[in-house]
Amino acid sequence: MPELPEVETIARGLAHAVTGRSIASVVIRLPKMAQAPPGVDFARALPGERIVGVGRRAKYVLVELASGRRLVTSLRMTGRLVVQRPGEPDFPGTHVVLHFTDGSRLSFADLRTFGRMRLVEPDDAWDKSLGPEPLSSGFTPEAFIGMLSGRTTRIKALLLDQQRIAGIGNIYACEALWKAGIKPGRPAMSLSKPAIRRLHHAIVDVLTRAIEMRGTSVDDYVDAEGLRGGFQSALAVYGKLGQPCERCGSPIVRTVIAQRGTWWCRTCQR
DNA sequence: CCGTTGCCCTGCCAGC
DNA sequence: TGCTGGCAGGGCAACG
Repeated sequence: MPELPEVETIARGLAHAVTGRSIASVVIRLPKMAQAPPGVDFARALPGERIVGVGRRAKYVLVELASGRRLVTSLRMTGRLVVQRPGEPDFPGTHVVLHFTDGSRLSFADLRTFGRMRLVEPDDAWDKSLGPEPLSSGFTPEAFIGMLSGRTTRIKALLLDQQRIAGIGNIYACEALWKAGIKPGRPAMSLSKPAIRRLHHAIVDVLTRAIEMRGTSVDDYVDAEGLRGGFQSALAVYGKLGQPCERCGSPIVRTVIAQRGTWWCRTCQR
């Protein structure tokens, strides 16, 4: 499911593929997929716009337009952004299509229709409720210690809270907690400072390595070029129920925290 | 403000 | 073989 490393990989691929193209027309087949702020007509606002770059914030793909506006896309679980050549048949489950002046197009497809695309004005603080990027200089061990202090919520739930840290999803929360040797159900405020520092390091390490390997493909995730990620071979706990922990040999267990499946080692995560 | 729960969706798969 | 129920999960609304 696209988390920070997958969205980063998708955005890099798209940047290569669509930067410089101009939008000729927009087709919206499922209106709820193309949300816009009130008063903005999504399909009518885009023709004439030129794409000047593609970036990422948290788990959102940002298509930057020459006017300063941007298309903010949340892929949720099954959303895909696919660049298609002229005449190529529609990708299955396509709900929004940006047609470019050169005949190619960018299709927003989503089997489960959870994804959303929004057109955002230059001055719109659309990401004001998102926490810091975990790979930015603002995410320091000290900042992380402050984030956890006094918080009774379980540490894994906090890692998934986008208002605290933006971009971590279920896979990398499980992996970072395993690497740091921390039990996912512990109240955030119960972690010692050395443990928080270990977790901080683990988050940065896991995300960085996952980006290097172009993300994790557990089910059907593929990047903008249709390629699978490589980090699934480096997973230590996610989805590995009953398999021996590679650190201590105990079987990996699965519990539920914050309505999410949680894989961890009862022996070496404390 | 804080923390938790439920809902949106469809494909897949275990179990009967 | 065919059905059913549970699971997958990001983001948002609602609630106490």
